Amino acid sequence: MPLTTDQTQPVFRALADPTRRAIIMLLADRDLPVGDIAARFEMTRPAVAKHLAVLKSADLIHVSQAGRERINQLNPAALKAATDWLAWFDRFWDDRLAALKSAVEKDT
Amino acid sequence: MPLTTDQTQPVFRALADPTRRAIIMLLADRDLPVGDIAARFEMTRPAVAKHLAVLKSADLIHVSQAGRERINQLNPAALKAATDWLAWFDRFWDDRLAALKSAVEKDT
DNA sequence: TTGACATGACACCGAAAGGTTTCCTATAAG
DNA sequence: CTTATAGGAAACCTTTCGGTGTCATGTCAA
Repeated sequence: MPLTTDQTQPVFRALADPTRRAIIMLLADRDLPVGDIAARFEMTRPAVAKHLAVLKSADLIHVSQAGRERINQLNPAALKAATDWLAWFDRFWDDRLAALKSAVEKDT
Repeated sequence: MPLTTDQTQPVFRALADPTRRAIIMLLADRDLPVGDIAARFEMTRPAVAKHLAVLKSADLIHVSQAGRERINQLNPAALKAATDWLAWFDRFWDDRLAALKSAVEKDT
């Protein structure tokens, strides 16, 4: 059974939206304020701000105030909750492959 | 940049719901018909059937008819789309850790 | 053939999600 | 000081989501 920490739900929920995954990719490259992020998407700043709020509530980004700007920084460590959950199935996937392989070998 | 295949969106969307993740765990143990799955959750069969439809549209399960039953089988390979996307950030996460480590060492 | 059982398929609902517009506040810059 | 800029916050709208109840259909068992 995959480990399901408290973090699992908010992280998977955050990852479900393509815009949010795109924002994560952007922030992997460099820290950015809300305005700069919004400029790269075909949607308004408040819409992007909402996505950032979701990411923040999953602890996927950290925000720091710098003058009148608020810099958003990716926290890749928070992705671990999702990675760990999925990792359990990697093993299962391997098992299936092994089973298939042995079945095939037995058949030959 | 993480690889984003056609499969990425449906898979992450499917994983966003806790009930669907629970169903995935169940099916990892053994193949089951809709009714048996529904019996393990506090919701009606049609609700579970909808979740299965979402999982199926992400190719996370395969369905086979057996008499009047429809057996749902997990297809763990479909999780690869999500795993691959996340894998890119594992690298990034390591980089950050290394940077932090060297910063700390420099400081001492 | 007659029920009982397993599902699919709808229609319908309330809540949450994703967006937009509008307005307000705080900091930077002339 | 005054104005432009960055961003928070609230009100509102439409669509999707997660669920329910109901009904029709195909299959298994007496």
